[in-house]
Amino acid sequence: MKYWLVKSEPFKWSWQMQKDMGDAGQEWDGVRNYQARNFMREMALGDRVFFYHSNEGLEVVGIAEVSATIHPDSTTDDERWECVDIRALVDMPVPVGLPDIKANPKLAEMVLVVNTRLSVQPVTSKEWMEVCKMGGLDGKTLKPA
DNA sequence: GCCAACGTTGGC
DNA sequence: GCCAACGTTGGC
Repeated sequence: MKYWLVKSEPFKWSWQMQKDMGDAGQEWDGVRNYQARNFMREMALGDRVFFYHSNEGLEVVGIAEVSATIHPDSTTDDERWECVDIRALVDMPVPVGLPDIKANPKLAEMVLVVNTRLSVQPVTSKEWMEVCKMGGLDGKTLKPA
């Protein structure tokens, strides 16, 4: 299983809206960046995804999983743009803020820190476990730790 | 609201 | 194929 992080501006698409979609999940559409799209092409069913609020909040607020692999983005006719579906799994008991992530030496190499403008990005398993721990979750079981 | 970083576009 | 101009993202 691989780990990822996706960003969304909460006033456009929030974690609450994502949760409201339930198990049906939701297309992660609107990505118009090749690097981000290429990462989505690598995603497999059941891969875990941090849901991060950008611009406002600046924190990891929950965990989702990939519920459909790569397919055309329904919001455009341009066949270059594809996306996956994700569905909400659990809230972060304690949202993990960007300042906390930056302050943690173990997370100094996170793409979130190193390449601020990439909206879909890989997360290493070590980073995954660490961020979950900071948020009060066991990174494997996703149960409160 | 500003601005740095970075990706894309288009002229040559 | 280079690079200047421009647009967008996202932290502050």
